[in-house]
Amino acid sequence: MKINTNPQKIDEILFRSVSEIFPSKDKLRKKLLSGDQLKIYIGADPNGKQLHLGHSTNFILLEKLRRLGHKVFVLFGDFTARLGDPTDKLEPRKMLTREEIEKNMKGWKSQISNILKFNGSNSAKIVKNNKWISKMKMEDIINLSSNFTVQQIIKRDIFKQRLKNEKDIYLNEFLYPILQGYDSVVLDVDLEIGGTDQTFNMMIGRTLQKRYNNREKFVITTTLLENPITGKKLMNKSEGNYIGLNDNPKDMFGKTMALPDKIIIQLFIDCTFILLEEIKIIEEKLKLPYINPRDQKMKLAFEIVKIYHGEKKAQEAQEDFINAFQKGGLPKDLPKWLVVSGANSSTEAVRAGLVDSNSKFRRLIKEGGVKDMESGKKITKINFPLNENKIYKVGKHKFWKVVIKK
RNA sequence: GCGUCGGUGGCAGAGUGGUCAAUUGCAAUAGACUGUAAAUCUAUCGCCCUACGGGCUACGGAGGUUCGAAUCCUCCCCGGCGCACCA
Repeated sequence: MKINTNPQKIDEILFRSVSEIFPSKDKLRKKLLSGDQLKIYIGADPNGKQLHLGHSTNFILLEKLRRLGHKVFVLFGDFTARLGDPTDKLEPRKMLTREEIEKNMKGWKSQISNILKFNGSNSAKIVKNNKWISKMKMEDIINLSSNFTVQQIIKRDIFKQRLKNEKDIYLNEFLYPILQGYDSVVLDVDLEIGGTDQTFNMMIGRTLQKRYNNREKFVITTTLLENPITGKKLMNKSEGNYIGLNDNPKDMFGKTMALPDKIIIQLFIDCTFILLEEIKIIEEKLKLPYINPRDQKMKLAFEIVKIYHGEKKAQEAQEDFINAFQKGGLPKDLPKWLVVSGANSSTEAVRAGLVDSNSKFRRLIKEGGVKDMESGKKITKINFPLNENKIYKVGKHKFWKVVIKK
């Protein structure tokens, strides 16, 4: 495999979406220019069902490195996931079962495979740390942990915070970063990529790699997606702006459109393959008074959906969006919800998963949140019977196509 | 182990015998204005019903006192802090 050492491409890797590089940017640049094939990986603990847009940044970076000819891995921490990663958890985590983890890994791979190539020449490979960690003996673990002091481990932000708040830290959580760091040794890697929240763990691996294999492991930390107004993490399930990598095209497009304008540029940089020069042009455009930021956001939404569903679906999602929300029309291909004539609307709405409870549906109607798309009028009657084939808009985002069973 | 303080809705955090489905802040949802943006304003934010009313379930768990308990008592579980123990 010939390694591409195009300085421009290398610079894009060194600067785009990057927060910090250890030991230094210059050293990594030299390494990338040298023409050596590097072993690079991202570690991910499959402790949830869904990956979100914030995760994509790292995989995009990894894919770019793969395209340059480097050997890339995705490491699933199927062992460490069971321990519970303390990162970003102010409370101790629950442990997961084997089955849950297996399921998560399957889902994650298919989500990642839209960004990262797992087939063809120089394809990305998946590795799982249960393979070696489960074989470790007590002796190995004790030896491994003797590389670090308690003081070093509790330096970590999340532990510091917990100590300050007088929350528990379990001993197994201390082992977590060490075991994860050991992954670097087993894989004998040259570079690891992860979010800034993973800095500590990745640095542990860097230390171990130097000690055991006498090899310099570089670490790239990438920027996290943050809401520029609140400073909070952007992809937060409870905040309703969570964009899952396996969302359907319409949802993905719509949710992207619902994001605040101020992050358009950051998302272009971190979550798409659009070239930086082009992003710069968009950034300039956004400053002009007669440019509607909405249109630039549409381009963003299009590019994001394209990565996960292809150009055609992205196009459809865009047309659908324009039609349904800008022109007040209807989206195409709405799934039909079959009911018997006269069925109770709120019961059916709950069954269809549009709302959580009858009370919520009732409230929505009271607030004028349910609309008959045929007449364009708001529904005012609570418990209106479903007698005709009709399409309703329920809340801000959802459409409900009711078809009467004959 | 001893002492002491505490466990309330997604979170923070009031309430300490009836006026409690529980003040407030954050988050969330809907409406108005918009561009499914931001800001702002308004409303909502346990479940169920034949719905300006009624019922049920909830303030760590189980019992009890009382006409009445998130609030008082008993036991249990969990946590903080202090002290003691630590081959």
